[in-house]
Amino acid sequence: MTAKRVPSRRSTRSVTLAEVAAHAGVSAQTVSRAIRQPSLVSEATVERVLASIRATGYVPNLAASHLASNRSNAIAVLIPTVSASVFADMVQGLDQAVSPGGYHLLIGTTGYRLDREEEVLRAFLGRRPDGIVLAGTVHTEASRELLAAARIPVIETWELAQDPVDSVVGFSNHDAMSALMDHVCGLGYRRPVLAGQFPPGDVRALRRRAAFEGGMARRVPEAPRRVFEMAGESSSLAIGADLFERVRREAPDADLVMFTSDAFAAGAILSANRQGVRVPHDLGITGFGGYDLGAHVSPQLTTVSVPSAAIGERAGHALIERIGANGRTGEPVTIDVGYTLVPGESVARRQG
Amino acid sequence: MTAKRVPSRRSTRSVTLAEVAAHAGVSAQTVSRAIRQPSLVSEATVERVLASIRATGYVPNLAASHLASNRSNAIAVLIPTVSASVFADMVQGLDQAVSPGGYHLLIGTTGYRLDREEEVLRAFLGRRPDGIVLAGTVHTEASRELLAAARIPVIETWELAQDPVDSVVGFSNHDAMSALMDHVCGLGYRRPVLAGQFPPGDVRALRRRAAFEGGMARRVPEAPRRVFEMAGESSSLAIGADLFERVRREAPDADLVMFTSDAFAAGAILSANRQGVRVPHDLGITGFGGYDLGAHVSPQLTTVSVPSAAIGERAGHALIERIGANGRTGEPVTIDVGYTLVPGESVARRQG
DNA sequence: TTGTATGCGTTATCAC
DNA sequence: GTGATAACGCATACAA
Repeated sequence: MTAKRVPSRRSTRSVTLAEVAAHAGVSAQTVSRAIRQPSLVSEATVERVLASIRATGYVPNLAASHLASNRSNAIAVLIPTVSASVFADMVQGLDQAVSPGGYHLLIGTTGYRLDREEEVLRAFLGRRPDGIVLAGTVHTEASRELLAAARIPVIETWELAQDPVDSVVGFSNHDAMSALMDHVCGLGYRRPVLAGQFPPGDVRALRRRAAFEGGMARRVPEAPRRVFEMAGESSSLAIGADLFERVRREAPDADLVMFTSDAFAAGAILSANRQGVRVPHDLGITGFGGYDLGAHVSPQLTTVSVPSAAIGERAGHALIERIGANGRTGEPVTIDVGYTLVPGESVARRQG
Repeated sequence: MTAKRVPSRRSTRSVTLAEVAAHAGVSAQTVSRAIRQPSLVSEATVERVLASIRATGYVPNLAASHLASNRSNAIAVLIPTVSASVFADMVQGLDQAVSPGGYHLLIGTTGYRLDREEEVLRAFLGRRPDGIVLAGTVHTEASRELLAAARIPVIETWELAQDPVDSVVGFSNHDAMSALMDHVCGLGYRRPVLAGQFPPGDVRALRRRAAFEGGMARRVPEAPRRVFEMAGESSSLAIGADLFERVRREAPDADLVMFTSDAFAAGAILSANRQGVRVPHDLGITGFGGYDLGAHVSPQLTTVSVPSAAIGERAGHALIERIGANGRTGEPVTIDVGYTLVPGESVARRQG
């Protein structure tokens, strides 16, 4: 005869499958089946089990489920910050895509640092997510090894990759920036400067800068390639205003300020409005990204728009496809979501 | 003699503690200890174990750890949407507060719907998070029961609660709105209207509306209490612009539009600028929340500012304190983060 | 300081 | 259609 076990400190003391089973007068296995594959259980039994679940207040322990089934139903998302609207929108799109499938989002922030990404990645892999979404296509060597060893679907985003880990949902930052340069050069701008933030881990911003410098070298080889950078973590609008101020002071001959993000550019436009600087008459402004605000400021911002939420959504669907079901898994994909040139009033045709 | 076991399909085929132990020539226990309590293991052994961990590429399975230790090191966060900057900022603050402690964030969105909150809550509780952060202090009855049964720390945010589930980090939306009304009424405004979105699940917005209506009844009892509402999910700036348009058309005698969020108000100001409506001369505008943009538009927005990121940070710290360590857990707390009246140029003294 | 036995709550597998 | 049993990978408790 077994002694009645004293509940150990280890136990959660929360309702378990076994208790539901006892309540319903069936085996634990039947309860499990009634929950996840009701078609395999008689209707009457399902009814009884569901009633017992309600009566006992049972909430399945997914950690145990995960351990036994080797599926976590979790998707890890690593982004630089939640506070930048582009990433927030991406997460929102991702959530909408995967939550109907029962997946939960595990979110980690890297602060635009690849070493932080590696650290967070290592920790998150401990949870054995069914898939991972990363912002960016450049990672530390160790990160790539971790991803390879994890043998789970990985979606890299916000860029295209020549050597993807697995799947990619992004666009060419270089081409988008080049398209914008084509546009403004076509309007007659000849002395543009670039302004933004370029932390070493923000490869996407660095790509845009490379496109700027390459484009300048090709189109206006005689002009200096001037890049204004600002460190710090104040608000994007304030940074944009500060950068604009600096450009006006330190590069008075510039005819155009190309910002690496719409938030900076919008901050510059708003600041110009307050200070009586006429855009585009005195100085042209462009942005990058398609932040909502750009369409509402006066003058309307000229920019290239990128579908942030769609990146999340498509990454989510690609991931679910890739994770697959009953043994069939999808193939790696590369999805180019493209970009859209958005001509605005913040630049205008220049007289040669 | 035991037959060598064939790796079943159940296995992750990833490196386990046992394999590291075999590699290092110690028991699994020693490996576990070397990782989490190195002080209890001899230095030489720790070295050897760490080397084996690197050599094998071991990544601890946290689901197993969770199951065995009854700690998930996960914190569940339920917010209406990630796309609203206030919630994004809160999540960012929360992440910064809890990630140093090794906690991971599980994020779910409710779309301002209490029934969705209940649904997501039920699913998330299956992961046995060590703590939960909720936006709002009003929940379905079932949600409250689930929370009570889970017996884990819960932090409700963005409001104060007369009957909190556990702990609270918020402020009084009612008082904040009233303070704003005091301010504008003191300036001489007598025919204000309220404009915003009021989904049934957005109790915070409803509180602000109640404060508006109560304040009107008290201060200008003779004036009609007009509230303009707009459904739909377009961008906040666009909604603000539309609402502003409607107010001008349908309430031409109004002297002030009080928006329920800064994003709406900023959209209205930007729209007014485009259309040549003079703010505050033709019509005053106020916001709510302290969205960065309000300080950058012209005229600067009059609003009450709320510390979004600080709500997340303080909720995170309160949660960690409340979860406790080695047997000692903190007490429930109620933290009022307050609000700050931000006088701007979007309202001005009226001649009686 | 290190090792052994056992349980955590669920699902895969196989038997009935 | 239902049940019994053995994993899943780790940490707690206790023994050595």
